[in-house]
Amino acid sequence: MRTLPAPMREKVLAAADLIAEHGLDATKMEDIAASTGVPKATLYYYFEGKEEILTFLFTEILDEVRQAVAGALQSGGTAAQRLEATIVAHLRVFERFPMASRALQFDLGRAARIPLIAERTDAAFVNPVRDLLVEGVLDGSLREMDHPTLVATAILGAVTTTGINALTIQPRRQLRRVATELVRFVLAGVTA
Amino acid sequence: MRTLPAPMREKVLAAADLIAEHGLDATKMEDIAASTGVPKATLYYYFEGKEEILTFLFTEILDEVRQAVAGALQSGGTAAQRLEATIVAHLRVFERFPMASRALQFDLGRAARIPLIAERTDAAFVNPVRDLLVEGVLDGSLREMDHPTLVATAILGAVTTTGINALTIQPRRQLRRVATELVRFVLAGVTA
DNA sequence: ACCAGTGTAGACTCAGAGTCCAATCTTCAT
DNA sequence: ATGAAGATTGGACTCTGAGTCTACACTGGT
Repeated sequence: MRTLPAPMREKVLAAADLIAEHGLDATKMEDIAASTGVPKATLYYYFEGKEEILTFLFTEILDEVRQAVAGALQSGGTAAQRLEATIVAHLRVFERFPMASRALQFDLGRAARIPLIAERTDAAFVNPVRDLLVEGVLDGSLREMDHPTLVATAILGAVTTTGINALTIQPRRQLRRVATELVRFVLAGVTA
Repeated sequence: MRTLPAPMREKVLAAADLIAEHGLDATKMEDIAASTGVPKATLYYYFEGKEEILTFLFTEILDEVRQAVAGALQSGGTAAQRLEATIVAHLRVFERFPMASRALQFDLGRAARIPLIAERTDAAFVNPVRDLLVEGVLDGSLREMDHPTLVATAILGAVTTTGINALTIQPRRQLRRVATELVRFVLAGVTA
């Protein structure tokens, strides 16, 4: 993939809408060309193929997540409080990029097989949260866990599934309500 | 989709392995034909198209989930105890049908757009769990929640993401360990 | 002016989904 | 047994869409 000039980058990002609607495989290169205004030949000039366009979109959004999470991690307070901030930050990304998020969800399974994407997911969310869980044991705000990575994965699953459902598929719910309920679930579970 | 005779059903189920490996779109009808022993023309005689084969596989596995969950719900005890049984039952399905589960994960986003599948997912897991959460408030074993459906969705996300990761992608972990950690997370969260 | 990299049109190849149909086999009621 | 209805299949066919290729134009730097 060649480095995209800024205007091209913007245009290609708009392809997320199209892909979010039908998924990558049902989206024709010609459609992407038509809707973004970038000719097909030019798309192939910049990208190796269709899947690389998907990779580009996903790395962009995962970079947003990474930044948002990194910001939340520096927000001070106990590990528990930073975990809360992390979850809210993650949800905000869904809210800010609903179409790209839906696209991500649509081709999530495929994305998991693209090594670059799997790596970025870990870097953006799973690893920081795992570290935070470990840290929380030390500062006493979180309980001990046998497999922090597993729990971090579970949190990722809970946040993405709920977030995408609530915020992009049925976007009526307020971010705040979703966040509140979800944070309480992650922190305190469901036991009375 | 015509009703499949039993032997045909068995053969087509074997296609899950193929689809799990590369996803539906990268799997050729000819390959499905070759690997299952059912000729292409016959596949088109029974199914409208490739996606209907996916639908068939998913309804099969969701039916397993539905039965497993239904069984767990009848196991007696408090709502909290039955929730635990439900999660374990769900994980066992992943363990019993690893390939079909991976296929499901691969094309999960697409599956969510197939109305029949979305409906079955709700029927198999989300709705029963939501009801269980409500019930738990009544019997005092679970805390009150503003949006039980949202929490049920979060639990689904946590269980599927973790389950598929731990049991079918890196199948080294024992079901019991995964289940224990995950159940504790769902019930008690991560707070100290 | 010349060159290198950028950007584009449009024709082309090729794989694979889905269609069609004739031929054969099964089943089962009469 | 016989014929109708449906199941099953081989194999050729159509069509769509990904990706390739090439010629051409435009740009900025030297």
